[in-house]
Amino acid sequence: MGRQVVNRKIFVSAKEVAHRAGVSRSAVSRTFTPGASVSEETRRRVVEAAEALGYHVNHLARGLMRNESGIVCLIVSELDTPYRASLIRALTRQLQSASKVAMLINTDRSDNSVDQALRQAISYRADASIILSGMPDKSITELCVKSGQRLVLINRDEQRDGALRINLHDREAARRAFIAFLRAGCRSFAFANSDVGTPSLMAREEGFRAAGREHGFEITIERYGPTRYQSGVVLAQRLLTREARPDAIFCANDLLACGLMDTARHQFRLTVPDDLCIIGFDDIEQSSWSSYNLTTFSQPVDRIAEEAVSWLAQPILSDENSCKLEAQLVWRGSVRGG
Amino acid sequence: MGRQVVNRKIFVSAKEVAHRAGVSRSAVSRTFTPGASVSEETRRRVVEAAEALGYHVNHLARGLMRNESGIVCLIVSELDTPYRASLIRALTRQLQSASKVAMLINTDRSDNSVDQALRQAISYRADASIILSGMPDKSITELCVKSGQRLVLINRDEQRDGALRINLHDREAARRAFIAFLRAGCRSFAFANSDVGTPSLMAREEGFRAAGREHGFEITIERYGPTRYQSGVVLAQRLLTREARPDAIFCANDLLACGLMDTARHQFRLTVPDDLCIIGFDDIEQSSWSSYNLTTFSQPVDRIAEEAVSWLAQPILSDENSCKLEAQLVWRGSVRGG
DNA sequence: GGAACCATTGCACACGCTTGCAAGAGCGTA
DNA sequence: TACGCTCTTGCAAGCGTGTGCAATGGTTCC
Repeated sequence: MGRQVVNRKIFVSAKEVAHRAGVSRSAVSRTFTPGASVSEETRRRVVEAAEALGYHVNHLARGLMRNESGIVCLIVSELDTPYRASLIRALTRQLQSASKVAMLINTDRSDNSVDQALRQAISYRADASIILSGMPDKSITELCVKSGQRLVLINRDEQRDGALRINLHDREAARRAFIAFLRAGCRSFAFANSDVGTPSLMAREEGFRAAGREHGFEITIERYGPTRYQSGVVLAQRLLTREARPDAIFCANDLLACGLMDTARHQFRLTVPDDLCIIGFDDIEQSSWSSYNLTTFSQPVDRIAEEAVSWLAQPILSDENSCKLEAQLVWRGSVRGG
Repeated sequence: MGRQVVNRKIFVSAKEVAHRAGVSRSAVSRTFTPGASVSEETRRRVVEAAEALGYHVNHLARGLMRNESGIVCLIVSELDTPYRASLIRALTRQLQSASKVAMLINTDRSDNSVDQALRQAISYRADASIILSGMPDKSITELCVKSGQRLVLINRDEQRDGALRINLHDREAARRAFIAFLRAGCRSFAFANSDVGTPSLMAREEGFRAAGREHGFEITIERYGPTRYQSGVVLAQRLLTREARPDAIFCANDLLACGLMDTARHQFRLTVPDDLCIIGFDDIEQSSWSSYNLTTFSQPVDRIAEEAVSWLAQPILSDENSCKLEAQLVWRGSVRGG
């Protein structure tokens, strides 16, 4: 009947375990500290007592002492996007293998929320932060680095002292996309981009345009909205109603490509790849679905996660903090003559 | 040239802020504790010093003192699945609005890893854990509850004392799916399920079969693999090669439905909805893409997240810890005569 | 002017843990 | 027996906070 305030948590502490096992608190602590000096007999008794009481080392207190929380913050917006989600999955896996734990911070809200997220990371004394979306203010990243917190930037191309930058060879990939179109016999090229202007997206655009120029072709460029399916729909409507309709479209992103392809087929009655060749980027799961069967570049998410986590794990910072990975071309059916 | 060990973190503490502001450490603490008694003048000086030094309250230490870490664990496997990803997105949003932070634990690995995840949650003295995948052992959930940690089970139908269970009216939804098929003129019904046997999936199967029985129809049931696209492909191959080919298939899941629909169209040359009506479940983003245009039931992810977080936030546990929400039927083009 | 009250502030303890240090135990050797 | 060595163990300090308690100073009221 009583209003019971449950706020009161009552976890069992090392003291209680020590009491039950008939040893000192230090012995308990050492039992759960790899490499510490404890006799086999003591360890046995401590483990038994801990088991019986349901004891778990308090990582908050341990982090306070060791000055190492084991927490790594993942800072991301729109995390339900297929590519983002699979990257998060790979990262959490790798982090857990390295005995770290991921703290997920959603920056969907406002623009400065990446800064807020980093402050959060500092408050929890995270060992590191991995930024998948947006770009924080320079002052705050400097504070992170100065405080000894590691920083990883994935597909953010900006320079930040002391941070690890992981990027893809976007320009080279774009060049290969162009060559693929050319070999397929295409003669009118377009690039479908979002208007968010992320460096990696712009690099793809630039690389594609440059490759076109080298071969004497002018590339039609259209930009609209966020990098989502619905933007692809709009981009298709803009590109496919032009007087000189492109027969090859490189999309900044698979989501754009899906929206564009659906619209090309269902609204404009075009056949892919006969009337129109399409290449995307990311190799999200949907690209392999038979409705799309999209030729695209795969992001090596496992490699990215591996690079990030192994950099975090090493005790010594190397001088070179930039890592460029290759995006592999996945041949499917949206380009003629794969 | 020196091997510089960077392990050493050097965050600024309240003591330093106090020194710079010329006040006691308590004053600093009170400045950052809502509702504490500090004069306007002191607060101003403290805030200024904190700003200058880049001070952030140590949430580890605060959590230790307050016995409330602010951490909520999300325990999930296969988080790159569209439905899971959008649920996680909604949850992180809501948690952040409630000044909590999400710790993401990936349980892809082994079977007992949900138990491991909960131990992790206990170690970090999480205020609560939200379980989206799998089911932990009873002993460990009891330990959580006994320790005063909140527990939320989403779409896990098992009873656990002290935990909040959030579920959908799966059986009722399945019944409505059957009625929709019946009204569309279908006469041969099938249910396409995965073989993982999650209670909510089984409830859909059971509800669909029961509705069929009531109307004098026997339902064909096929189960295969995980709840993913590729399983839908296999299920289509099994169901559509039967002598009595179904003209209505209710899929346990949108991913299954997408795989099944693609296969029905591209491999069996069937037209949806003329030859075959399909209904899915979850309303993932892809279902609204024009290639699928799938009639399905929407999971109210925002409502789910809201329910979960508001239950965590309230200081007093109510007696009734079960919450059933309705899945809304989203009419699209995969059933005749919507 | 004195009493009563209030807001503010500093002191010191507590939270649960790790770890340096010194002491104790056990043992082999001279 | 005395000595030196190794392994184990307890003590106590300290990590960065929050907060009860008492002291201080200022204001109001009689």
